[in-house]
Amino acid sequence: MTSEPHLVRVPDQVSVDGLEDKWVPAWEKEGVYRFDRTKARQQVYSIDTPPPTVSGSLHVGHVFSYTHTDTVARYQRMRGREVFYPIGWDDNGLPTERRVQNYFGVRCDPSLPYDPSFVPPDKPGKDVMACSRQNFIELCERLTVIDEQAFEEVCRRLGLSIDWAMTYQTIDKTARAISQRAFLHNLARGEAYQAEAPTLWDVTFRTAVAQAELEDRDRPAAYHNIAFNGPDGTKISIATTRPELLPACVALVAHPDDKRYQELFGRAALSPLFNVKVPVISHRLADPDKGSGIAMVCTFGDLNDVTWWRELGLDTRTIVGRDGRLIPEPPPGLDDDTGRTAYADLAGATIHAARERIVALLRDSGDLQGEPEPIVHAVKFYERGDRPLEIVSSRQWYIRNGGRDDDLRAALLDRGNQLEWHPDHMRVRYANWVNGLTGDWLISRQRFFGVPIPIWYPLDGHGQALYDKPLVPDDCDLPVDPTSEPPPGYHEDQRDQPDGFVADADVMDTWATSSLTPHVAGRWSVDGDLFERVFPMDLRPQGHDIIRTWLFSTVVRSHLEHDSLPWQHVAISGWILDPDRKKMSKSKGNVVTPVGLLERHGSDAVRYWAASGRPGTDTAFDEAQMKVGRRLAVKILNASRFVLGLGIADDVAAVTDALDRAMLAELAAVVNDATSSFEGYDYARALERTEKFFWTFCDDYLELVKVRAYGEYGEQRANSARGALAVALSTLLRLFAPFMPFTTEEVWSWWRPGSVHRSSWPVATDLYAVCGDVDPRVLSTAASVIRTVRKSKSDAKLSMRAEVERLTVRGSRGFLGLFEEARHDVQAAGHIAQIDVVTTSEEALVAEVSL
RNA sequence: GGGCGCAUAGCUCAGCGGGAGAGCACUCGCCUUACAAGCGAGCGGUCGCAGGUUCAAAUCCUGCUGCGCCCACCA
Repeated sequence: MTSEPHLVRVPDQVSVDGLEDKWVPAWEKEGVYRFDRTKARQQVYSIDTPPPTVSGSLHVGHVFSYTHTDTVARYQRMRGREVFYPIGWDDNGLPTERRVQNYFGVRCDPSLPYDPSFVPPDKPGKDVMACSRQNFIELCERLTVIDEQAFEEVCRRLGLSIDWAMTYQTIDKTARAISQRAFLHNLARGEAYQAEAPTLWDVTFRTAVAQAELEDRDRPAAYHNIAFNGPDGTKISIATTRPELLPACVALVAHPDDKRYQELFGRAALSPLFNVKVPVISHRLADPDKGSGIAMVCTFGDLNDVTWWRELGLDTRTIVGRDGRLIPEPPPGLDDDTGRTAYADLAGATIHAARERIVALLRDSGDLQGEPEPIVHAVKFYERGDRPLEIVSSRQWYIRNGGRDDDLRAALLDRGNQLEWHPDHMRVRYANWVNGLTGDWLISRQRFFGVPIPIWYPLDGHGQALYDKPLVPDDCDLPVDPTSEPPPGYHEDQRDQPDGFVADADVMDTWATSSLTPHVAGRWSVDGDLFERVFPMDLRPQGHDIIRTWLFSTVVRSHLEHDSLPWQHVAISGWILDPDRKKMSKSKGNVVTPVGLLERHGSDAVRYWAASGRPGTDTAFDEAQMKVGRRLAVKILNASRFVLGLGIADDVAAVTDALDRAMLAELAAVVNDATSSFEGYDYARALERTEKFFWTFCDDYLELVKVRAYGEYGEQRANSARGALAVALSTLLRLFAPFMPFTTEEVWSWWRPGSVHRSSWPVATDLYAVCGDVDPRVLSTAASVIRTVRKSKSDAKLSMRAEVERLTVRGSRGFLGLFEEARHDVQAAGHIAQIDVVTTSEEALVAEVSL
């Protein structure tokens, strides 16, 4: 292994400051991270990078997890894989919708036609201007381009080895076309369908939401005991936290084995205030221990009500409107005059107001038994909402995801098992979620901004929509906006006319597009040649909080479209925790901006902190750790300057000293360890091993060989050290390169051509070829002796340069043999006048120092 | 209620069948021709608790406690 001679240029002074400004543009100019699309699939390593939400700024969590991915990308690139590492911006969905509204003072009205000359208000003011969906999307693209540039700056400065020629936006034209095309494929295969059904509904956003977007929050509530009138004149006490739903009551249920209610099953009760006759029915889901053991079923108070309503075939008595208020007219079945009068008092009220009024009415009529008993219970919320979800019946689009189909569920569970999870235990979260699905994936949203559902419906002669005969666009017309374009075979003037057509006004859930990131990034159906070279991908990096959404939905789409996994590996990142061990909040994260950190500590230092967080493990935000990283970077620069300043011996055949060969043997073990760690996606372990070796290398080996490398014992022995140092430095720089791309590139540029990031990952066999068969304990033995010498000087409060009169080393023949190999180096490094060696029978080595 | 993870020095963490470790912090030294934003040395721990397996347990098993997260519970 003889290298070409190189001109070595080592600066007099070194610094980690300014390396980002030097290398970011240089990498761009040289195209170091450009993807070479002539490579075949087996040569490619492709990454399904999470597209960050473009809303405000990146936070520390991004820096953390994107660094993890980048170390893997850099490792794979050095291993010779052509790395496909694009990034996209997630600017599709509610966060952007709200930002565009506030920033420009506009709102989206899909019923408006596109106005190419639309200009938003000068200043967002009280007069909110309405605009078409296409105009809204254009404003979004205008606003997000600013943020996206800022994001790109941060990512570049952080040293992410992304190919910046391949960015995409989840709202851009290609992404919309791909999203609609995939949906139409689902529709054609029967995987997408529409259904009229009770749906979880957010009254603030006025949209349906999916199971995956729910979260439970504890809310104060109260049990109200309400007296229903039994068939024989007795009172039936019902406990409820939602007394305002009394007019929506359609039945009472109790458990079939509950002795208290046997006589009532099959008979009817009369609700108080409204005098509606409701059946008393038995059902296994009724819990005898809850409340009075008998529940009122309302349409709809919770998901249990939906189950009872469906399984028992109950009436529908909707009273909550989509705005969260009680609807103006009493529901069917509420025919009694007193009841209608009572209802009139509630019509139009919010849930909260209706509750107060109905409690007052019940109190007046004597049908409230006792006082409400306060409790705290979990209530379902939309994760972005701040009012409890209601359940309304509506027509929605669904994609099959196994929630209502055991075969599909089993197939998707199997997909989860085929995936290689890092760390492995994360796979159970996937299985838990899939096993707990209660319905198909609801993808339609009653919002304006997003990818439109590419569907129209014909209208009959009476203007009624024929929902079971949806009209689809021609594939070549995608993306379409059905609210501003007519379906094939129709003219725009037939819109909303009898015998004409009507658009499906809904948009798709943001996850319906995000579930296609491998397709969007790989330009599926647009650039089939590229897609074949990158799909299925190798890696999906992401957080554990979105396993049930992004990860699962991507698996679903890939399973349905390609009958395959979307990627082979998934690497789960942990969260950043505050010093007080809580998940770092956005507000706090924004105080500590990534740019500030990168400027203060240097990118490599911040990356060092990030890469110290093990895969899937929540990690404390710790600037002290960044200081350690900075120190390491400075040390790499200084040690490299020293080694290169000694003069490089590129003739590795000169490496003859046992101490030098022992050091390389230990380094070979580190290379093996780092490599297998990276193969298992444990970048943190690879870093830790490399770093540990490096400090020993500096503190012990460099100190031991310094004098010899200067040439004090002749050129031949100096060249042994210089050759070993050159090999070690080259190896160490490459081991560090995935973690500290700036520092290692800087040093590499002093003495090697090209970029370290396109050099090859070190292999142990190259090192073994140089060091041959040697006992690696030569180095550790010498190091332990020199440590004893240092301790003596330190205890005597002397300089490390102080002379040692005599060093006596006692030990077994074997240990002394190891020591003898490095005797002269120890003597020089310790400034030792005389070394005596005494053979003993003990299997140990003891050094005595006489100062 | 079900599941997953974590618990090792003051702090952040590594180790996961045979010696209890690193960095930070702290203490004491050292201008040593790569580095004083450095270097050397030191102090510091019943490895959460209780059992068990083993010649040997921080490490494997069982139970418990505490913390975090996921899911369920919503009358």
